[in-house]
Amino acid sequence: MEMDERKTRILEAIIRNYLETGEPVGSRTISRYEDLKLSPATIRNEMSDLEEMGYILQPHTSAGRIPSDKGYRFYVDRMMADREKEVSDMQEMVVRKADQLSELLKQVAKLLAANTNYAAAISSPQIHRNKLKFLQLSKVDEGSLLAVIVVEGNIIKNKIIPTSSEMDNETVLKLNLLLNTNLCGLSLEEINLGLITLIKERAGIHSDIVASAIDAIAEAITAEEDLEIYTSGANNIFKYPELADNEKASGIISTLEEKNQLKEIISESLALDNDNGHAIQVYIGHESQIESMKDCSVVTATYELEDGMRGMMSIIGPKRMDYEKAAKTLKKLQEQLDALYKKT
Amino acid sequence: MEMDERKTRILEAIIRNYLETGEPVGSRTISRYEDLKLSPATIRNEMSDLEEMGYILQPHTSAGRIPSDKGYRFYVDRMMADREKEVSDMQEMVVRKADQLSELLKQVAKLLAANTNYAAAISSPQIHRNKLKFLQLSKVDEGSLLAVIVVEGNIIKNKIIPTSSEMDNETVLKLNLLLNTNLCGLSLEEINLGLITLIKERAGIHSDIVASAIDAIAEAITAEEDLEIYTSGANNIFKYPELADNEKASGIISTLEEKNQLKEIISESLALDNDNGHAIQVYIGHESQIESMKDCSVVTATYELEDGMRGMMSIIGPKRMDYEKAAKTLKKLQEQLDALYKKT
DNA sequence: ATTAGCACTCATTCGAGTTGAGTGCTAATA
DNA sequence: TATTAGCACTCAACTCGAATGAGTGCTAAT
Repeated sequence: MEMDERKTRILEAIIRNYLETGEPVGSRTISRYEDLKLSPATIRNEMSDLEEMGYILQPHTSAGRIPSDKGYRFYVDRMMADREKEVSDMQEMVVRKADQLSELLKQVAKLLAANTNYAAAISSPQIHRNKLKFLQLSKVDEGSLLAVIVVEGNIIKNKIIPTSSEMDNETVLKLNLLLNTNLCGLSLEEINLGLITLIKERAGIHSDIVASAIDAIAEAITAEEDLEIYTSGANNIFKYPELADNEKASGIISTLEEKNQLKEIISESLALDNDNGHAIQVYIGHESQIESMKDCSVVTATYELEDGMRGMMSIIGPKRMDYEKAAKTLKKLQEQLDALYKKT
Repeated sequence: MEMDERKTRILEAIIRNYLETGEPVGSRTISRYEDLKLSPATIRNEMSDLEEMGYILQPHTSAGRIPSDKGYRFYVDRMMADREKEVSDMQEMVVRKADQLSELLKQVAKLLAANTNYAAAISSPQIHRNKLKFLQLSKVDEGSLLAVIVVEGNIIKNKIIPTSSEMDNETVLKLNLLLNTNLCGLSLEEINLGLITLIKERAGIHSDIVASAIDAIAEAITAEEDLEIYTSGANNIFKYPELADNEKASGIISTLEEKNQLKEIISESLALDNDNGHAIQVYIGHESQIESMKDCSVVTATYELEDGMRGMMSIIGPKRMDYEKAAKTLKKLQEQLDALYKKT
């Protein structure tokens, strides 16, 4: 069967209506739409077709129809393609620049949630191109050295390195010089085994410290593990009856709280984003691959702070969420974050 | 009216029973307890008294009785005073030492929640006595210095300080020496205005950098703002029907997610803890002063990592939670955390 | 002081009946 | 041939009353 103009309009009417009410919508309701002058019976025939094609479904006989995931997908794709939505009529959201990045992110999450009435999550930015910029070992007390590592983008990492033997200041100075001259400006790929062994040789009896320091550097540059995720507005899901029953709510809440699963979808979405600019992604139901999210939709967008520091923010709501508003809100904050750091 | 031995036993029986079942308990149920050989009628008379005294209440006529907050308080106080509970028969919980403190805390929160089936929260440790241990300025690039500050307990803070004029290495070295010799080993109180002006004088044209550095130190030592809270097992509250209805659940979830209110109770509890060793605190219903927690109880305990680093962990469950288990679980983890850092 | 007995209360459960929104099919219509 | 009116049918949701049973308070007997 083919999708024609009229079917499209009917499907869109069904979805629109369902987005508003959350109730299955019947043929009579649609026939009342002024612009398509059709009797309920005709609508019913079309609906029957649409159901067969998989765009809508009936919760049970003698109920109206609700959109299927495929139906939502159709709707969202059309809406997104429609035009580059202008983000003018939005309520003003002001992001204050905070001195702690984590504070800024928490603030953004809160704004997202408060403006949409859905749940929101935001990830800390991931560094993209990262080279070691600066390294410093300092003696903190008798048994330990402090390694401070600065990578491109002024990301700072600290690591305490225990020392077996007592060290004098001069040795520390020498090690600093050795490490800095050999490693500064290099990326992870460029610090290879040959280079490491060379440095260790030169360090003599202190090769173990060099090893620890290099470990710390590797950790700082990859920075895999410190993908932090901040959430807000989890309680908003209770506003949508179709998500508010205990089992579903429990699943969603725990997904938001134990962030591991979120990390996956975020990593994936970040990767995807490389291809197509800063587009907004929509995951409907099962598309997010997270079991507990099968009744939710997730709208995601990347943001970019300074060059190469890219993170993800997302809005999590029921499938019948206002996709347009979600997308607009994300875009708005994307712009704000952009402006915040680019201007300086 | 007076509380006598028999009333006490009946009250305890009522509460015990209610803790198990979550259902109002009637006179017949209690009369079946072997150890107090009384007919339902007698029990009823006593219950009537207990109700008048405010220890129990009836959800409605012709229902059994449930404990009031006062009743719970009575029970908890007796239980706590009973004896120093041994923590032997607990399931083993192993806390791995993690190199990131935040990882450790998340782990502990998870353990608390998983072992009790309640929600759990843990705060990052607050530094108690804190002196500056070590300070280091380093040139990161042309326009900025990196200040690394280590305070007692090896807490490390970083701060980028922008410099107006270009600086050579020697000046940085001098400033380092100046700051370290004058400030190391001092606490917040000891760094007074006199000292600061003295240092600024000696720094000459670089007094602005000294000012920034001292600001950073103050921030690091007080460290008020970075009281982080990690939660786990929020979804557990859905296991208790009396908390699982939308409104209540929503309130609790949002309290756990937006951590502000938790911070208050934690600060308070930390302060209280100064007086009476490492006792376990119980807040029943309204006692926690948090509106959304009025149907919950919160059991809290402090933990101590290294000297002076004290934080709070708490278990949040329904009023009819297994207080004994909660207390034991907290104690167990208290010991584990102790052992983890004291031993080294 | 305790208990047995009894009348009373009231939330909960169950099933039957009703309602109403919605469907699919068929035959009439444009 | 596409659309529509008409009609029988389905089924979730609601209402209502009866039955159930756990629990109470009171009174009189032990």
